[in-house]
Amino acid sequence: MFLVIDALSAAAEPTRRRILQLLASQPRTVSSIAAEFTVTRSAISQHLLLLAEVGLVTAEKVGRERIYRVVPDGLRQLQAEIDRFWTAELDLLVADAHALKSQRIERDH
Amino acid sequence: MFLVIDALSAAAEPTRRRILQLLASQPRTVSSIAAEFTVTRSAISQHLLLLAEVGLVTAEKVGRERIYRVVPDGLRQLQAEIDRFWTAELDLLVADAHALKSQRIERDH
DNA sequence: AAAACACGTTAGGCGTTACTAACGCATTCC
DNA sequence: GGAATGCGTTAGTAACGCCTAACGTGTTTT
Repeated sequence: MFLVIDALSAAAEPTRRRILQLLASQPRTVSSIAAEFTVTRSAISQHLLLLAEVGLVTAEKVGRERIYRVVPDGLRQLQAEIDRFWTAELDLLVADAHALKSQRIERDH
Repeated sequence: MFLVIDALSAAAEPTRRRILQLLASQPRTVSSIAAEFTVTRSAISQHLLLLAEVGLVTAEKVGRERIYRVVPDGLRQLQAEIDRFWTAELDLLVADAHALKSQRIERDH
């Protein structure tokens, strides 16, 4: 059904980002999550299935509901991927941007 | 040509991630970047155009070449988006994962 | 017990994406 | 100057992603 992709690509999608944030504060059912969005339950369900595929969430079947929760270990892997991407060089460039901004502010005063 | 998307979605794509990392260490031409990948110049060019669209890189025309470089301010925005996504709750869950891991290690010794 | 209802998933469609092939244009070489 | 080469972009295409509609299944209600 899904092509397995990496955690970062999976988590980057705007809707899935919000889903992860919601689930971070507390486990939820599909419908409960869908209530926070304009798209259908179905769409949310599929996002959750994808997130499960890459190990960022798991579902616990309770009656006819599925309680989805984030998997801490999956999050760790996601964080690791982000860290691997965000190299020291990128960090330096951001620092430069900050410096330039400060300079601009000082000049404008 | 491109639908404008957010910096995080743009940067998350695996090829574009690597492109950004390459450009972080030094500005480069399209061909120079393409040499590091298996896909064609054309594909790389399009990734660069997309990255430019969301303000993560810019091109400087020099002769028949385009020298692409990262835009520090764009990177700052990307970092801000990542930070906005990575809420305190997610951080806590990761910390839990670490704690569990330590426990497991101790138990296994 | 079965009808109505509610939950999550699967099937199918449409727009987008990521790619190669073909192109236009600038530069170099003869 | 013109042919050949090399650069980046545009044109076109197959595959993918995200969505709604239809479905299967479990649960409540009467």
